[in-house]
Amino acid sequence: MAGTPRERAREQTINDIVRIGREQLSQVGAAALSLRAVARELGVVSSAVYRYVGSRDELLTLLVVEAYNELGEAVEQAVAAAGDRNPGARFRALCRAVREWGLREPARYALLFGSPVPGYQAPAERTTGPGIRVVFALVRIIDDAYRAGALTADPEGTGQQLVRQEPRPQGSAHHGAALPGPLHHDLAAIRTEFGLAAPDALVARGTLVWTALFGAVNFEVFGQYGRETFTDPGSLFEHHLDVFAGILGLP
Amino acid sequence: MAGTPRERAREQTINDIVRIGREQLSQVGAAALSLRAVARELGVVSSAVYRYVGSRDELLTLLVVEAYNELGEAVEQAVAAAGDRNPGARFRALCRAVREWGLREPARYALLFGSPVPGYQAPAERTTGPGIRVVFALVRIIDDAYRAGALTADPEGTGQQLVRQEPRPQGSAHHGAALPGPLHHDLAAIRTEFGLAAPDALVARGTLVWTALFGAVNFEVFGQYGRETFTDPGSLFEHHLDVFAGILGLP
DNA sequence: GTAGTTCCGAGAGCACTGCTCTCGAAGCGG
DNA sequence: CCGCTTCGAGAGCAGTGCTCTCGGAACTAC
Repeated sequence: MAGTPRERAREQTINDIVRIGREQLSQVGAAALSLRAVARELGVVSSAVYRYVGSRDELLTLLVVEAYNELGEAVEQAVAAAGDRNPGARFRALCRAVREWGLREPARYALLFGSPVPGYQAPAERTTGPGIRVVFALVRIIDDAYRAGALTADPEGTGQQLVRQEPRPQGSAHHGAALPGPLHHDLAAIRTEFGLAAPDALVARGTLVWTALFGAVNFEVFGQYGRETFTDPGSLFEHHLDVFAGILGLP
Repeated sequence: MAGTPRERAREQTINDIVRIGREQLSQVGAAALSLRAVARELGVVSSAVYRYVGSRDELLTLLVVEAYNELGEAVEQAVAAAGDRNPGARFRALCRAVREWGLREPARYALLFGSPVPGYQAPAERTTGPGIRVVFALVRIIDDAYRAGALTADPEGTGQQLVRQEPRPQGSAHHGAALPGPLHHDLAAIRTEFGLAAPDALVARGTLVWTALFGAVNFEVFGQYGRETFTDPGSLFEHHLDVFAGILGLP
């Protein structure tokens, strides 16, 4: 772990830079993150930090990766703490963890899920790995529940049919014929990539809940609801969770 | 309308500044919008534009208002073009208009619904008016459908009960007892403010669909889905629309 | 231990930004 | 025509990202 003293010192300095950058980010936001301010805080001249990070965008990338990992860790811990019996409880724990992290770290949340910083393109090869942890945890909850037969709704139905759940005669399983061709193709690719047993329609509804979850958290974190509209946004969120769970057929 | 020639010239210059700012915004994004660049494009020195806009943030506010109005107009036109018979068609037209405008104008969409520009706080008294047009149109579609008795789902049910729609004996109307107190209070305030006839649970699901819609559009516009995950995002969006409509009980 | 190499911080500098100030030249109303 | 307002130009200040050079320190090889 240690390497030469120089390498250790270098790593320590990079850690300091990232730490200061994280603090600056939390305080002034992503686009106002200044490498010179980081240098001042570090007690060093601005050109010195270029020995370590190369550019402002690279520091931003480091912070993106760190934030993704921290969010992913928070979500995974919350899901694990919910036990592995009740998939609905696991799902709700995931959603609440996302919301709470976003409200606790609005600037870093905005860095991940807000408008992309202009002129900055997150390098996919370094951010997709950490960035996938949340959706991966969500997909696993759903697929595990499906494998365990714990879903209350007919997973073969289309969304429309699921929501207006008419009882259908048993054995007349139709295999999601309502999904159009390209969507079916994409979903099949997702299923093989993640090794999913869940059928197309369930995966499609999973993506819906995924986007809807972040839509709800976005509105809260970015203040889109309006200043005084909801005195207790948590209650609204909990209500939304019930609907999300219903969409997925989670108990 | 005309006023003195000076006033007309002044108004014309402001219009030019906003137009150039809009072009810059579409090309380089919100945080990289430079007043000096606008001045260069206008063929004038930078200090001259300060005679008209006062600050960069004020130009940003003008662009926010303009973007809100343009989006609102696009949505209202799309809804009107869908006729007033089928509330489901009206709802789908609204959602598609939001998505298409966002994909057509990603930078301006990001200005409205992405992370807030650091150091810039949109003055509520000038932006909430135009900003409310989309959600107002959505609410009116839902409330009109409820008043017309066009909803297929039981609007009194909670989300959970709506989604797993068990047939209940007629006449046993329960009045959304599952909604917690503060949420009920907020929803009641919304209902009186907008003069809604729709019950709490329906309004709550309206806010869910509202946030979910923008969550889905956010993911597409901001590239959150991943580069090559969905070859035809429109198909996925249409599928999501079916589920949204089902949540609301729209046909 | 010394010589050579690598690393690192400081400083100057370039081009850019938002924004403020002054100054002189227009245009306008009385 | 005179006085006033408006406006554009220019200089300037403080800040930014980033590049370059230079001198000293630390490490490596002999």
